[in-house]
Amino acid sequence: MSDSPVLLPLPLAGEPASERSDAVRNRAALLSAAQQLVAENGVDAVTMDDVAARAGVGKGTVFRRFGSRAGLMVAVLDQSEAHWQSQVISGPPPLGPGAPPWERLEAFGRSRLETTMTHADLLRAAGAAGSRSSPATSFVVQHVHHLLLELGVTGDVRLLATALMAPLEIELLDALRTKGIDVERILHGWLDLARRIVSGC
Amino acid sequence: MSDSPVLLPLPLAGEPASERSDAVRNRAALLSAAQQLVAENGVDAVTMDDVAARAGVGKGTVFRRFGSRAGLMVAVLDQSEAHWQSQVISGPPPLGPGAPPWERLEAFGRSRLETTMTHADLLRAAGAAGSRSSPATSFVVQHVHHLLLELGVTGDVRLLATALMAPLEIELLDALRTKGIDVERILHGWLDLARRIVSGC
DNA sequence: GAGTGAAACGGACTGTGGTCCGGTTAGTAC
DNA sequence: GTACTAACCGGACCACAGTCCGTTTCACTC
Repeated sequence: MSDSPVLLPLPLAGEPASERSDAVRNRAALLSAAQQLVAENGVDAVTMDDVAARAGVGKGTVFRRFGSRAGLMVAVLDQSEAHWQSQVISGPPPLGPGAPPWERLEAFGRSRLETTMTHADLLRAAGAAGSRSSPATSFVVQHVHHLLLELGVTGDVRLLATALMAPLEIELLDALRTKGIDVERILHGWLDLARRIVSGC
Repeated sequence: MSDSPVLLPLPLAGEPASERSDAVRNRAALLSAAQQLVAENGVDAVTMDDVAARAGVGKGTVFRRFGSRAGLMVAVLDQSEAHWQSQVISGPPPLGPGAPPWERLEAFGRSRLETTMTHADLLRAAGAAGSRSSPATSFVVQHVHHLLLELGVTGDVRLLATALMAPLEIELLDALRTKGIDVERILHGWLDLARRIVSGC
């Protein structure tokens, strides 16, 4: 787990800053504290009291900012995945732009699988909140949607994109790995699925 | 939620009864109590203390039998789905045997989607334990695997079956419905996915 | 720079999932 | 019927997520 500095939420110039300065400061302190504790002790050992204490704020503040433990983990996760997202958006091909869409899709699936395995603990702790409303998942579906369109896929492409990424969620990967299916086989299966979706129209 | 009598775990004749009689009695009492409480107050309002009290046993017994709250919910769920499974195995076509495999697959997807929505609360409470090791999910994948083979699908059919059912998991359905996508559209999307998998080889 | 209201703060408190271990009981052997 | 043991039972106990409300701080106005 990288211990990179907290990325502040880049206040859109022109809009009224909706958050008070102490609130902004505390959010950053909490996120940083959470990152440190996760890196030091592992996700499961991090309690909300720990995070509050490390950040030097009260427990209530943690919950006001992040809503729940899962919400805090989503925030940590988004920070961790920011670099990966930038690789997809503007990194070198085939993951980044420049390669033919099918190659990009292949690279994307492989890379997403790796990223998910890397952040497995965090994703499990983020739970449903992680799959649902996190910016991370929106980004993934959005990108696959885009690639499928480039590949000429027709129909309800948004749903197809969602369905294509569903088998790479951590819960399913855990279930498959428990049954002794290794990552290589999962990747091959995913590529086959992608091929069928793309060639089906 | 039906309040049907608890289905006992049918002790395989010949094998040594691995559970003591009081343990068997308590398991049935707990399962029955859990069913009642879920039916009366909804899943979220049921606590482990409630279940223990209603069954007339100590709290420790609940955890020894079911491991965790999620484990208990899985057990309740399996009871609820027993009837549905029997419909698939030996009910009338097209869900049951007798219809051509593609029609069975269509009916299966539709029925599975309905069942998942019906038991949504229970599935969420069962959580990862519900998706992972539950007999219910094994059954689903096993059946789809069988139908895909009948349809002449080649390749890693077990993984394809898993991937095909992944978009019908409750977490994903919740996410899609939150975005305003209705069940009808989800079903159409799923049928399209199934068609692509089947016609892809 | 004093006043003011809204927002944020903090930490004691509550509810619940999960654990632990001394006491009890079912099943078996004789 | 008695003795023995392994499994089971129960409920006090603990840890931690999440809530609540009196107190403090910020930002804005005059």
